[in-house]
Amino acid sequence: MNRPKTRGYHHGDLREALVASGRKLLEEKGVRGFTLRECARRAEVSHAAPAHHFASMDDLLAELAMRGFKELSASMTTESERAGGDGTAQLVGLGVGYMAFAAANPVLFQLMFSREANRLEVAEGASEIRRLQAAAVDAALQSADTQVSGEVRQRMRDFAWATMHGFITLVLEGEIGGRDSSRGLKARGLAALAAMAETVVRSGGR
Amino acid sequence: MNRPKTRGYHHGDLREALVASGRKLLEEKGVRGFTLRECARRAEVSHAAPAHHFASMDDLLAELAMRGFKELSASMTTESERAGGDGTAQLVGLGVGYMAFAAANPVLFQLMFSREANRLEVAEGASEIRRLQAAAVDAALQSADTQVSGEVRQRMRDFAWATMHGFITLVLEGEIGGRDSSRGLKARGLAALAAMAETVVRSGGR
DNA sequence: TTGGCCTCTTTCCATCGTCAAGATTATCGG
DNA sequence: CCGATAATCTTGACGATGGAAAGAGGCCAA
Repeated sequence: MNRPKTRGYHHGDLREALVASGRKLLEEKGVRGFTLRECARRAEVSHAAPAHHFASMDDLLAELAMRGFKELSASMTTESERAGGDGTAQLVGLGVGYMAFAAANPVLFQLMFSREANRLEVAEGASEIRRLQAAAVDAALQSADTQVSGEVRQRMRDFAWATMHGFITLVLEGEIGGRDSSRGLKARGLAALAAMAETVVRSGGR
Repeated sequence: MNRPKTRGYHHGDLREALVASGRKLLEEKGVRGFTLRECARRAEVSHAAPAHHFASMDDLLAELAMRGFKELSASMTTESERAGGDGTAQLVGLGVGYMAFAAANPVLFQLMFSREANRLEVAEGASEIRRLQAAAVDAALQSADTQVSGEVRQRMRDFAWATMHGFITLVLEGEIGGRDSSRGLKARGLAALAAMAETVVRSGGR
């Protein structure tokens, strides 16, 4: 696929190689064990080579976080469409995609939502998530014929995001379902999402 | 209170001094900017002195996390009692205490719930939180005369913790209420907690 | 007093991120 | 085709870090 036909002085696509090795390294060693030199080592270049593609280590981490947000969006969209059904089902699907990505990339997920990666580009990635989320909440409200004020609508967006974010975060930390099988955890996650969705669509009735 | 009457060779209470300077440093520089040598510098001892009190840097961080959990428990208990009222109000109060601690110690809070600090002692601190949380959910269910199965009860515990944890986490990251005043954020946090509590106490009625 | 033990310092090492300078290769106008 | 210019990568160095080793200073009980 790629062409390493000549293993010459130039790597060919070092930037992508660093992103790839960096991502693996991140999941293996955690944020604090992450090392620029080890990234370079795995890409088989000298320890100073990355500097020509990323001004600093934080720049590489920011790039990883940014790509993470794109993947997260994709995962949410995919699961939401796969869920089909009404707006409420799609809101739950969005949460499933959210949790699936986080479970598959726990360290990256933590990095994405940590102050360590507070670059502007990363924040833009996060706002895409917010957009998806808000639209799904609005659609769920509409499909349930629930009329709410703008303020309540915003609260329901906060609430829905908080529930799915908090659940998967606590699962990744082992605070929820520490010894449960992955199957049991999925069921509990779905239950939490269902309770969240139900609260959202009922938010007008009181 | 402490006795530095002689600034001699011995510090007197270096362990506590390291914990204190470490905690400040943590909030100032973040988890990745945290440095054992800087801790020692602030405690006015040599850079190798901490080794006699903490085997490694991770040990110091674990100690900070452990103490953080104790403070978190205290904050939750205080706010819960201050809330008074029925079980539901106390559950909301617990969440207020949770959020208040996290807002006052954002970096420490993040450390406590990160895989970086996955020591046994720290996990025990977290289980105390779980205990408080579970009891409050059960009390809220009881005070609302809501009868639920053990499974649903467990789900409501997960759900309640996830909501309050996710909300404050997203607030600390600026994902929720990025430009709002602290006052507006408090209102939104209370609204999220209220929605959570309402869902919990209604969990039997369907 | 004296010997042992705890505390802290000094010194050293491997590793890290980053910078500067040089070597190598690609690109492109002539 | 060729040579200059830019892009890419290497080498070497610097200061800072976490940790280990060894020694100096102070405390306390016998």
